[in-house]
Amino acid sequence: MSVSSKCYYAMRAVYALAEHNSPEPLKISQIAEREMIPIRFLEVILNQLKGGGFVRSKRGAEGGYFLAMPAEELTVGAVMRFVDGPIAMVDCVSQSRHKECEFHGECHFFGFWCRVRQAMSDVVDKTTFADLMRESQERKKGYVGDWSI
Amino acid sequence: MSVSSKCYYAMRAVYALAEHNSPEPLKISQIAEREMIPIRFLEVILNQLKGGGFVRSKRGAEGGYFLAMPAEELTVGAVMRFVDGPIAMVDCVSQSRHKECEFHGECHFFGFWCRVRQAMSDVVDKTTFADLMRESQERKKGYVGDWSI
DNA sequence: CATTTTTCGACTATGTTGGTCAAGATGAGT
DNA sequence: ACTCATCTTGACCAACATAGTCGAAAAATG
Repeated sequence: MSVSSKCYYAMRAVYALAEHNSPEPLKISQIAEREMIPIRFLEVILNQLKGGGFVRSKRGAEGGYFLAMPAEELTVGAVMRFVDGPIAMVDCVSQSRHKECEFHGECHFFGFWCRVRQAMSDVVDKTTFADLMRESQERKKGYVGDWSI
Repeated sequence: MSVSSKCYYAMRAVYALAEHNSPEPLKISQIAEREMIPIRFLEVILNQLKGGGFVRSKRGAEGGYFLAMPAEELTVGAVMRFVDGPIAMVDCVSQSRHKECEFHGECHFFGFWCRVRQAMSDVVDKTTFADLMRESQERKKGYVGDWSI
């Protein structure tokens, strides 16, 4: 059930770009250092994210990466889905890769899988990178969010 | 993010045993046929489930498997965790395999991961196999559960 | 004893993960 | 025009996980 390293690296890279938020691009090497990501692997990942339209790049000296859209409009779920594939645990309840299983309509677990999918989607598709940044700010100020039980 | 075939097979096998609910055991071959599971693979899976205390077995002619506990007391999450490991997407928020990450207390994603974990746990750890059976009954009678949107 | 059924460990083929590496293209400054 | 920093691209690789299969043994029933 776990998220791949690659996906978590991608999320952290996007977070770093969201936090940077400046007209000058952020270099791969800087992202790698800040977020503790193997630099050679990060090259691959950022290139993939670029292909997905999540980030833009500038080549050459003084080049680097920017976020391709405002952090308020980019959900964590979008990045996760792009890198790791569907969020759903089984294809029959996935929106992005829907495929009926062999128990057409007779499946004992269909309702269960739907509820799991909905619960996950309710979190990942409603959390933007701007939300994460705000959370981090509040945590620094000593505020404890409502997720803590 | 998906569940392994093995895990889904295990869940279906347990469901079949829960549904059988009789003093006579259910044979591997019968479970395999009903739930469309490769029989040789199912042998391995049931043996593993037995090791986890989920099912009991009787050997020899007229042997087979029973559920080791009432279906009302067995949650789907327990089986999933046993077969596929922690439900949580990252170890730092997993109860069963907790391990701090390298960003001790400075992690931008900690709150996020917690919310995801809680959302998933709220479904899988609160759904028992008895619940699934009841759902299936109601679906047969044309009743549409509250999971359907 | 013969048959049915579980039990157990070894085996294997294929795919995924988590990277690394080398060479090239591009752009900014001198 | 040259140089240097930086992104770009595709190939490559080792280790591990997945999804099973197989054969032989042990136990219970009749």
